[in-house]
Amino acid sequence: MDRERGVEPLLADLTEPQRAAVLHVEGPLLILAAAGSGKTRVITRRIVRLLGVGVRPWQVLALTFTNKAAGEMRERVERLLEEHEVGGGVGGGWGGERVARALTITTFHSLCARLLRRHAERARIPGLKPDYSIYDSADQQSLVKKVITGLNLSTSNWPARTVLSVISNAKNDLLDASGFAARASDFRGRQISAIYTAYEGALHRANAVDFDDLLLLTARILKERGEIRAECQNRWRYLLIDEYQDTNRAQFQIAAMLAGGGAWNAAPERGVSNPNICVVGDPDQSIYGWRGADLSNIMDFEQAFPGAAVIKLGENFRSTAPILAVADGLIKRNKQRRDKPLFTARAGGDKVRVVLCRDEHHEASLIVEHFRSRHEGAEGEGGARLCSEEHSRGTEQPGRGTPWRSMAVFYRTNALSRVLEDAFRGAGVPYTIARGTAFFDREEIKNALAYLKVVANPADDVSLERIVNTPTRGLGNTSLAAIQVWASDQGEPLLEGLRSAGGIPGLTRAAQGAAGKFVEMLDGWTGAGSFLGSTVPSGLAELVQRVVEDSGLEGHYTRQAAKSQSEQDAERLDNLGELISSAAEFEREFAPERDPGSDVPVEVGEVAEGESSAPSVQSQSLPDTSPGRGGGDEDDAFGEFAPSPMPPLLQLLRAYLESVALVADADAVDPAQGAVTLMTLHAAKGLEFDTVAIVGLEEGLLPHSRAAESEADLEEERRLCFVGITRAMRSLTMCSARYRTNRGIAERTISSRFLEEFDPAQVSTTNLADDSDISGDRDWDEEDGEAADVSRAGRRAAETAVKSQFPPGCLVRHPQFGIGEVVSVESGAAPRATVRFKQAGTKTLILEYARLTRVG
DNA sequence: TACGATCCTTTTTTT
DNA sequence: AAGGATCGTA
Repeated sequence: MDRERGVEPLLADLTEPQRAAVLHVEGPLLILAAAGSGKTRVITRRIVRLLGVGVRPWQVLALTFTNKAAGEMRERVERLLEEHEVGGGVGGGWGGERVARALTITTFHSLCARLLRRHAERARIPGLKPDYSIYDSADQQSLVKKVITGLNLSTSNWPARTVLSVISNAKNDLLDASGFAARASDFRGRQISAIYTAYEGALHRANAVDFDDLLLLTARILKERGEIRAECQNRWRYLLIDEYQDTNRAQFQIAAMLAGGGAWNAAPERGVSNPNICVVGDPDQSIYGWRGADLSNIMDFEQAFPGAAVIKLGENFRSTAPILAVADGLIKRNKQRRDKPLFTARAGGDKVRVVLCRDEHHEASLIVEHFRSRHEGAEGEGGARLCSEEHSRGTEQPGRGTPWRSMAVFYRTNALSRVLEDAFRGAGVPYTIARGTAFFDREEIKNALAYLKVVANPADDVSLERIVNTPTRGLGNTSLAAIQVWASDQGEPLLEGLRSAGGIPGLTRAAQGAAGKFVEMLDGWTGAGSFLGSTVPSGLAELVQRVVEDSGLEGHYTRQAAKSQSEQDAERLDNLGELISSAAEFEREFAPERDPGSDVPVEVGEVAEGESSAPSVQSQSLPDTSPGRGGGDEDDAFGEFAPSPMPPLLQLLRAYLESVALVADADAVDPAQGAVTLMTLHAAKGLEFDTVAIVGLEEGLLPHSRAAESEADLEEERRLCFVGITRAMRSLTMCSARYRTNRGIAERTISSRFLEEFDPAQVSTTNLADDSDISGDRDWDEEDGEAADVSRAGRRAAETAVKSQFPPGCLVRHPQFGIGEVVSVESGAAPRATVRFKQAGTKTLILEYARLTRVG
């Protein structure tokens, strides 16, 4: 077993089930990995082991949900390769970095984006050319609004958000517009179906796709185009999917078809009998049901892939016993669950702290102080160093005190970050907010990017509309409307209308001139679409700089800053500068060979069936040699393998825009920085911190009020809480505030039912919410004490009772406002009524505290 | 046509 | 509290 010589270090420190997972090579495998069970360690080692037995790096496809997870996986594989020189010949000569780069480790969405670019033309999907734009949710929203008004519907009856979420769910379920139409039976369904159809039409005309299309269209191509499917199956022989519990139907289809097996098709003509698909997940950490994640993917994996091996990783290596016990006690309350106790061999550790505080400011300052004392080493020292690869990397300060970067605060909604931020800033404690998208969401950045999107895709009407008069250049709504009418009559994109502005009736001289100048500016950047000529920027950063300057954005914000003297406007200029830097950095690091859609290297047809092929591997080219080579597929019916030749600048620009479109919030978590991380519970998945605080354990917040309707939603909230808890290694604090300011109104809260579900023996509760400290209108909250003490069941019963007590239209008396008529009643954690008072006007009151009496 | 003031509604998580 | 929409004025 010569080639297995290198496997020893890979198995060191592993438990039996972990070893079994690392050693699995052929056939479907399901790894049920409980929180903190060393999942990442197992899958990275398994990848290295595969390479050790002769699998070529480009035959490995690993799919994650965030770029950060993908980057980390690649980095850890690389480190393992370098440390162990596993498999001798395979790692040797190439260096870990080169091998790691040849692996395809990416997100579902990035993979799909690349496959679509590559195959769009071949697959002849209507409205999809390789220079397509990816619309973010703001783009989607403005497009769907336009569509709704275009159908003579009102956006108040058909809110864009709601409609889009229905469409999104449909797409995640692989229902395109016609599929949806076939199912729509009631009025609402038919209307939405009409909007869906029109929205799709608008996307096609703009040569654009939304996030869900990336998956839907890829699934469609793989299903309908056998030759494309075969090509992918030939290239990627070993498929690995992380966080499998969060995959939706579309992702399942894609995975099954890439693997070449599974129940994706009754008669898979190219089906592989024993597909090498390895999925890793934990049903208890499924927190994306609301965006289509389908738990049955993981629950029924063995049915979908008969003969699948199942390995359970149950032992927790991350958290202390009390933290684990609290997590276990909580998750046990879920009924839709296969019981699977969490356990650790380790004993000891501090109790979990539950703190009841007065309000969000109190809460924030308590956390800051707690973190500070841990940072200074005053508490929590002396515990055994926990075994975790991420944190044993040697960067930990020796001796005492938890570094800032090992601490984090989690919250249910982004809105809660503000107060925390102020508190950390005020106390001089370094912090970062994990919002990867924040930068690209700024107005000035979105404007600059919209110019770039129009450069990349001249049919992108949504982006063009955004910037055609930003900054103002004399093309107001009236002129634009005329051009738009012309364009849609001609079936041309808006930009064509601008080009032909001279011939459009009803346009003023000034508007025609402005349109002409705009088109001229754009053509200057693109060489009129040729990307050739002296006016065309030579690189991406230069293009971005030209856009920022020539478009007038820079001048516009400079003037604004000078005029208003405000900090904010000066910041906008800085941000535009930062955008140019980000483009420069992207340009420097851009590696077309990393494109998962790029060429398959030579010798596509053969795998190392257990036979060591190390010597020949070295002579093969990695996919980074030349992007256009045809490899062994001469007889490919479609001839040229690479997409039609594209100007390098355009290629770079597209890749840049794509990377910008696909950033996730979690991507912004950078533990290298010495700062406390603030993030949502959703973004926290997959991470771990020594010290964790979770804020807002209140009814309506966690569990969130929007999840109050169904038991399934409630269980997902519980899993979300579970995910937060299990991130903590040694110290966990959970806070519940008695009052919280919601949208400008301070409201009495009810502490979360989850607090009552923790194992009391493992928790130490501190009540700092001294009611007597709270002055305020006693008329309004006199009953607080009683209300807070009502048992959960009683509380919920009271809620429904109080709601039916005040049907709309009834007359009520309020101690302060007098007689009024109930307009509407809202349910939720804090039921409230809108009441039109005879004297005091219309008010919205929280029923629980308003002391309304019914008088008729 | 552009900008500002005012009124109104909003109410989660994210690739 | 904050963003969006609408309306009125320069």
